[in-house]
Amino acid sequence: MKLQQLKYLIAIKNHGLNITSASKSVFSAQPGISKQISLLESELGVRIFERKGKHLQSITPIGMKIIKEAEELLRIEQKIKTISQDYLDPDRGCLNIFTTNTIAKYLMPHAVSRFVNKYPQVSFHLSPAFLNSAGSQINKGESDFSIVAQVVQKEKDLIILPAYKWTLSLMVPKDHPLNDGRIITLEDLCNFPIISYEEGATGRESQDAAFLKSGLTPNYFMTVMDIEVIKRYVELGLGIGIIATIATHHMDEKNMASIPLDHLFSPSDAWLCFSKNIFLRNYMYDFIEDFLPHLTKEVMEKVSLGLNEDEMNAICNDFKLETY
Amino acid sequence: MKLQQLKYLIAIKNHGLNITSASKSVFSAQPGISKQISLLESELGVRIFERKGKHLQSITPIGMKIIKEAEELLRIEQKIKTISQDYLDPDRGCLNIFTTNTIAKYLMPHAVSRFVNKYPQVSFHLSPAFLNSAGSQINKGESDFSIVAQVVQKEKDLIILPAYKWTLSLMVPKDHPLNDGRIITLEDLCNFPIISYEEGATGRESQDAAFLKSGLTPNYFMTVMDIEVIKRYVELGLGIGIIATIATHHMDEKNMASIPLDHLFSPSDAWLCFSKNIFLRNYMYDFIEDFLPHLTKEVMEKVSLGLNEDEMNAICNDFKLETY
DNA sequence: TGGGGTTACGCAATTCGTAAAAATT
DNA sequence: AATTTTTACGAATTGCGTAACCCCA
Repeated sequence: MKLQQLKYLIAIKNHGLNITSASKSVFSAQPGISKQISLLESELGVRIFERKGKHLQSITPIGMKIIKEAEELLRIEQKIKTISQDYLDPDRGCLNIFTTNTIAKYLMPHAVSRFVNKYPQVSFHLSPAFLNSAGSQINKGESDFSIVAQVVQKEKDLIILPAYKWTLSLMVPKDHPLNDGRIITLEDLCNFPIISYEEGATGRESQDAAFLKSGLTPNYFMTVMDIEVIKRYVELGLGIGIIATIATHHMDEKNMASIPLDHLFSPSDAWLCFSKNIFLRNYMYDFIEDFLPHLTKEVMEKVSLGLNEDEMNAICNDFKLETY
Repeated sequence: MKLQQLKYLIAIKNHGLNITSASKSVFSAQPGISKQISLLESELGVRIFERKGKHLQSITPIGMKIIKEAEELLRIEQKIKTISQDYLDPDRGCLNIFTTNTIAKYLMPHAVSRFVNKYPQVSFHLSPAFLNSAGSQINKGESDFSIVAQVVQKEKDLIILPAYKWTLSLMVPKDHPLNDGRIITLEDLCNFPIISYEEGATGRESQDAAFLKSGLTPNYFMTVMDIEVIKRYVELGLGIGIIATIATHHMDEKNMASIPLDHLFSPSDAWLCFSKNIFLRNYMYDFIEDFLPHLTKEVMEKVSLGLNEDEMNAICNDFKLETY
């Protein structure tokens, strides 16, 4: 068994069992990959792929298990390399953060600018985190950590910590009937088509909880994750927007009004997620601590050791979370 | 980075930084090992070993971290191989159990004989578990699992489950003053030099707890782990023995008497330990379930997923433990 | 001086690339 | 017919063994 063979294996899996496309991703010739996979299969004595003629058709059950372990193994290889690089030059490297649009746009800019000034040698990458993908992106090693406002599936070795709380506001055109100075009620909201986040976003959870409790049925006629899109459609008079308050502070549209809805919806959660299996570099801790002061390096290292639920809750209860 | 290089690295570490002796353990020539380590060090860019002249003198701090990860990585490689072998022939392989003398001698024989009859293709190895070594032996991959009557350090990914309870008995020569039919008290025991288990054995814990509570100070003039040794010295009149009741059932010495001490000492614990990181084969589950019926495959797989303390306690409280 | 480590060098085995053939859609 | 995998074969690289050299107790 060779590390290369395992890398080829993962590449094939990640390219839909297409060896040719996998070979390009690892900058190697296709027949070599094919051969190495055959060699690996014959060394282990098991078929990893189900073949239909010469094409790979599916992964065998045993192949699934092997691939799962291989991914873990390669993650550790990466960890060894990162440990070494960090020792050589703690301030040089990459930072890959997956996060949602709103966070990247309204909350993160200051921390990012401080970071790039402090660590000019670190190349900074910010990528969109799609719904339900945060965990897998981290576990695939695409992302060092994620800060998201969505429901995160628990996964093995994935650590999820509270990042901050955020509130919702109503966004309507200035001349909208709801913008008459009244105290907005849930009933008011139900009288208009609503444009807001998709299910799976924590901001949507708060809304659903409040409506469910009231027995009212709101009309979510349109759900999208991108705030700009929501704004645009609200502007066009297609509905009323329920969006993050933080996003309303930066509105330059003169003909739009925003009204806080704190009295209707409880604050939503945002989470920081990272994997136990990667080596967090000092500059990563530094960024996190700058952006989320309660998540100190000390706290992060402590939770990385693998605490049980009670210990975890005890730590989380001590956090003083910012509310935006 | 090559898997071979990491194997060499671990071999050197496990042979006291002696490359020559490490090279023999991996059936390869010494210069090759030397070269590969140099290559690995220069690829990673860090010194793993501190050199004094040409001799390896110690492992650098960064080397420690790398070795720790390398061990994990190789454990996963082994897991992949085991998964494949198990698929090829579920009833062929090895079973390595580390356990204590008393368990191997008095409790395990029936389960072992059933096992070797049922699985003639599995080679069976029983090795002594020394005090405090159970966890590390498992984590080094020397042992598939351990059943011990000693205090087991919690370690990362080490799972510890209750195996059974066992009681203590007094062992004295037939003509000993304590063998006069009386109900033995703690005071009685303190009037004679005691020969029993070393600290760290769970059987010793029960004794220490009882004596501490009573305020009495017993005289452990001799502590050993081997029951045969204890018996011999008791026979010679050097002291009174406090040993596992199960060991007194098989005494063939005609001039020795044993008296249960259940009323003085609470039952001691025995534990089953195994690692989350190895693949437990079906015949292993089978052996464990035969020997310890409450530890079914289902239970073992459940706890392998990584439960928190509460869930673990809930499961353990449901066990009906045998008392020997 | 001897146990152990590194350097030098050459053989053997692997890996990988190109080209051609085979098979699937 | 086009795409994709396997087979075949040759070139470059790598891993490992022997022998010689070096260094510290």
